Amino acid sequence: MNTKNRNFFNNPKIKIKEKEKKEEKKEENVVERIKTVVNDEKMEVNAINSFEKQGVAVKKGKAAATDPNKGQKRSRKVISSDSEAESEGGTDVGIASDVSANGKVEADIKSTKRSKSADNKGPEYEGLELGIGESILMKAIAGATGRQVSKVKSEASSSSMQKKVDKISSLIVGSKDIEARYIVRSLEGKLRIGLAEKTVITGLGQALARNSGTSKLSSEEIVDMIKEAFTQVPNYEVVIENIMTYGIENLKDRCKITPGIPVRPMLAMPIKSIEEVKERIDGQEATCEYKYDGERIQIHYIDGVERKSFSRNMENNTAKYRDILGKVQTKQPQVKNYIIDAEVVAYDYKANKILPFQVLSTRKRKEDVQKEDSKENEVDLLDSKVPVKLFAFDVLYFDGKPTLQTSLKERRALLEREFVIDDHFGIVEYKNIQYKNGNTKQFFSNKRGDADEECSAENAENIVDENMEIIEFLNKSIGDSCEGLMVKLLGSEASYYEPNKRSRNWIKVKKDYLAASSGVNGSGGGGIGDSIDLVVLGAYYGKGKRTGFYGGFLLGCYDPDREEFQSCCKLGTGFSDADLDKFAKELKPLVVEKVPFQYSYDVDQTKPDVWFDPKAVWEIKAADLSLSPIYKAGIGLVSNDKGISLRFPRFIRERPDKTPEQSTSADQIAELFEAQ
DNA sequence: AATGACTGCCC
DNA sequence: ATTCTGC
DNA sequence: GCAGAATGGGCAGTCATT
Repeated sequence: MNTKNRNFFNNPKIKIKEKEKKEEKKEENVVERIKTVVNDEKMEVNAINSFEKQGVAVKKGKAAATDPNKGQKRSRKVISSDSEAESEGGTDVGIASDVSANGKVEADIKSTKRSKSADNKGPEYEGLELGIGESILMKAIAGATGRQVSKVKSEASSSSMQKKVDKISSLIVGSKDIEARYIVRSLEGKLRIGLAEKTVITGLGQALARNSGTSKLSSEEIVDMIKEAFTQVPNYEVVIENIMTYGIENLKDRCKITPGIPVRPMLAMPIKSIEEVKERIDGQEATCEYKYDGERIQIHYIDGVERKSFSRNMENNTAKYRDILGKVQTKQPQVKNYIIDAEVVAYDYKANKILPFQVLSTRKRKEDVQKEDSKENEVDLLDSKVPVKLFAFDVLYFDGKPTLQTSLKERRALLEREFVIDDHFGIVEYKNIQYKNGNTKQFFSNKRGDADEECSAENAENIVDENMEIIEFLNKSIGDSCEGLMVKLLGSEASYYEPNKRSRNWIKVKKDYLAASSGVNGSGGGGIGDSIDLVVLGAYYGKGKRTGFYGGFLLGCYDPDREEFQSCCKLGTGFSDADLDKFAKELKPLVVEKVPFQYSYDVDQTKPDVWFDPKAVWEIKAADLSLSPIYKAGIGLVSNDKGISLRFPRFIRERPDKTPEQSTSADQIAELFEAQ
């Protein structure tokens, strides 16, 4: 952990200077490089092979040649290394030699991990993982530089772990100064050059625009076409192949939404106040849907034969949910294909209750090893493991036809009309609304007897707060174990399902986004509507654009009974650049050599790079509290051996008015947890 | 067989 | 996940 | 407003070590 950061504070603070130089050159390089890449048809090999001077390499994250899809989301590029500037401690490795066999090295690394699964099938949308993370990289770097950890074990390269380290070491050793940095970052999956997937697609489009001189289409049009194709078939190889084979003009017909291939899911934008809802949807017909606290799941039914599901990031998670996928039924049995978008939640079928996300996440992810008695196995999954329930909210494809370009109103109607609603499969709870004459007018919801009719004019006049409908529904959703609401337009083209294009056309309203003053208060219980105040116990050195600053902090609460500070969470977001700059300076005098004796924390998993005297108090906001295996806050109060931590903690502001002893107490944290 | 470090992927 | 920032 | 890059808790799975 110290290897990489030893230059902290000594670092001339360099940073994003690269970008200045990029400008024109960036586009140029992207285009040039991608041309090469396309021609080579071996992007992933190029990725590593071309860590040369002016290269833009398209690196396929952790998946290599055999899995075109997996790399998409992790696709990274490298830009001109001669504009390089930043320094980052130990990862700067300068050595020399050639880089020729890199592609093979990567393949080898992969096989050390996957040698078990004999049948290496083609490019399914399955994951192939390298299993290389920070730790392995550190070791490799250490090995390559000889700076540290010279574990000269005699039986060194016998284990698969050590093989990985060795491969990477040799990769790094066999690279030139600058190259090493990008090899490391590449394996990290982050190149940090202000240039990622979207830019690659744009570059790809521009490259093709230049190459296919015959086309009358403008560069922008071509880029748009490729973007469109890519959202529906998120796979570089397939898109490129189709362009090369059938021409850009036919791309639309060749690369279209297909059951079996995941679609980039439409995402939502967070808002900060209820008022923003009105700004977005003013006057238009809209709907509020429960936002369930589960896992996004895209369900595919393929040719009447196969069922698959994909996660939000298009990982194939069929094995994890095979049991519940089998429960999805269309009313018309002859329907052979569909794709629906849903949330899967852990569900207590006896109590008819939605269970917390933490329960869902304990579900097994891989297929049971039992082969026989598939039926019994299915029952087992539902009964003895973590039972789940589906809440559908959209349909992207049905019975041979895409439904992307129909209104949400139609898509929802299709869901309600064509799918069997039962214990295991439901439609999300919703309420349709419309702002009218300054007020929200309720149309109807899908809850029985709730209000299947429009508000009368008289009722509308009775609405004091124009956002009341939404606020009430928001509170209701939270009372029903949900995170909040999704607000979407119902009619018009603006309600089309646009995978990734106008990607944030949906609004998510979570209770904890809203300032405490907004009048949304927990009658339904749950959540920390307000924030809590914690003491800054320590800090971690920042990486990347936070090199030279603290990148994260260890926070804790005070337990007056035990007279100790108990770790509660790490904190790494919510700071402006100015904040970080300020804290780096302000907290420096508080640094102490040794851990203050009254600190309670997990030595292994939570130890900061520097410790502080307990002095600074910060206001933190979070979505939930969780029982933690590693944090100590309120330990013994709720559980004997587990403390309490925070879900999605973020910095709000300093509380110079509070002393550490006045921070939120362990008792209070336990209370908040119990109140959920 | 149990434990622990590490990784990837959910949120 | 949340948040901030340059464009 | 987008895209990118910082950063969070916590789980199962994998592999090494004991």
